[in-house]
Amino acid sequence: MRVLVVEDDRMTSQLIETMLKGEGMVVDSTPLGEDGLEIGKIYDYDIILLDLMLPDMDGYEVLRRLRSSKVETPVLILSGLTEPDKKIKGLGFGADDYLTKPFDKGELVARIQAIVRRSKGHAQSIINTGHLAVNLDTRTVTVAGEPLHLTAKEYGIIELLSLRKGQTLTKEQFLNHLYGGIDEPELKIIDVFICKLRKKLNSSPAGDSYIETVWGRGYVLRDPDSAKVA
Amino acid sequence: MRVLVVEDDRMTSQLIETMLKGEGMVVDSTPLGEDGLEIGKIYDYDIILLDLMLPDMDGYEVLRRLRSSKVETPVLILSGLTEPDKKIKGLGFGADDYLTKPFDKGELVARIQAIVRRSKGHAQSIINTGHLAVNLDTRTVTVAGEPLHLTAKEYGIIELLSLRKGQTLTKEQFLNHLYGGIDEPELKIIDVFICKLRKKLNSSPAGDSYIETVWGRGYVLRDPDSAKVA
DNA sequence: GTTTATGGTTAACACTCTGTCAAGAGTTAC
DNA sequence: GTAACTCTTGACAGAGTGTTAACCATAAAC
Repeated sequence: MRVLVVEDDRMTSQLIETMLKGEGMVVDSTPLGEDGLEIGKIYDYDIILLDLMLPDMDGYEVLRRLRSSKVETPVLILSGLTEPDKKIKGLGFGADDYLTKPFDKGELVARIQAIVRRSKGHAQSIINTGHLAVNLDTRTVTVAGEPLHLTAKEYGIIELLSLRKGQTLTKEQFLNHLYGGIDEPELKIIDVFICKLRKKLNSSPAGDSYIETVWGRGYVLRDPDSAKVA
Repeated sequence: MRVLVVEDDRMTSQLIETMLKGEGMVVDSTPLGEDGLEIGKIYDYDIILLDLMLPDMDGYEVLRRLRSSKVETPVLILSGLTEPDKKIKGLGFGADDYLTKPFDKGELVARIQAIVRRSKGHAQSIINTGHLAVNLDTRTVTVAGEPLHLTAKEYGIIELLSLRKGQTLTKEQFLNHLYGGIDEPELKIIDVFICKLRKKLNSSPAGDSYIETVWGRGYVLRDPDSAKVA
């Protein structure tokens, strides 16, 4: 998931960036409408978060120009304004949703995922990593098309890894996401599940686990073709 | 990364310490504003986490006195108070950010890193030095796009050098930032890590370590093109 | 040029973390 | 109730990391 944030208030954009990166999204940020417009045109973002009040350009203007440049990347408007007529105006200009500051992390993330999913159709709920495909809707996993039988916990691990692909997850993070905080088992259990997962992922002829060990920190699901963006 | 925590509630400070040490940071802690003020003046911390309610002194008072003593160490205010006017007051006194309890580990770490990064003059989370790129968020290092496998301590060294690019760092400074005051190893260890780092940085075809030796003083990471801004 | 101090490099060791297996407890399906 | 499956723990082997010591190279001082 790749996100462009066009927001001039550094604290806000920093906060958004932190929120979204914590969810495994890739976030680029710029305070200028002009830059946002340019970058948004060049790169294939999943979504653009757009502030209305920018120093150099009206947010609506950025949106209008994006759309007139045939950029169909979904746009989520961020604004401190609460008037409903502004809302309508924003959506009329081709925005996909509207969120007023200050916003809750959970809501922001949920809206983004919903927008992106809608914009790409149902297929987007499948996360591909090399030959590995994780279907978030059906909670099934395939390797090179071959379905894999995973237990609930095993799926939980690979789903989390897929959602945060490229991000190193500590064993504590796995525990937090797989267990409610109460009755948490030992950290060791994560090693065991990773071991089992790797074995199952590798059992397929085209299989390759892609799960890398980051010594002393945790595990990461790394995409074989990892293009870097600054 | 070296952090001073001024917090009187033992459970909170204990929790913060655990969180940050888990991220490889060196953490000192004191429950008293008076002590925090003194220690903060003497040692070169990357950041000070300051609670507002201290038994002997108001957190704002600590901050005010630090600033009047020309201590420019960034300060992150911790508070259970959620009122926005308090927020403004804290930032007005020269605090760099504000976090209300209870806080999430990821958020705390992210904020700390963002503040420290900005305080050292780096707007981006990736610090480029020639072909070398240090990503402070993911704690990864690349040379000409190629990822480099560094151990925790090796990364600590290159991170410190990157954050203080162009500035000569003594071996004592490395020890202070990479280890707590207790159980510090010999100074020689820094030479060893620099050696290992250089070897890894140079292993890449486009590699060049950029780590210069300042004889009798320490080491410095020098940018080949010092006028350019990323 | 010799001496002395400092830096560079390597090897060895202790230590920590990870990979794997197997056994047992707990669950679910029939 | 039984059998199959799943979850969890502990044990141990193996790999990766941190530190020291030793030795060599280099720069400064005389």
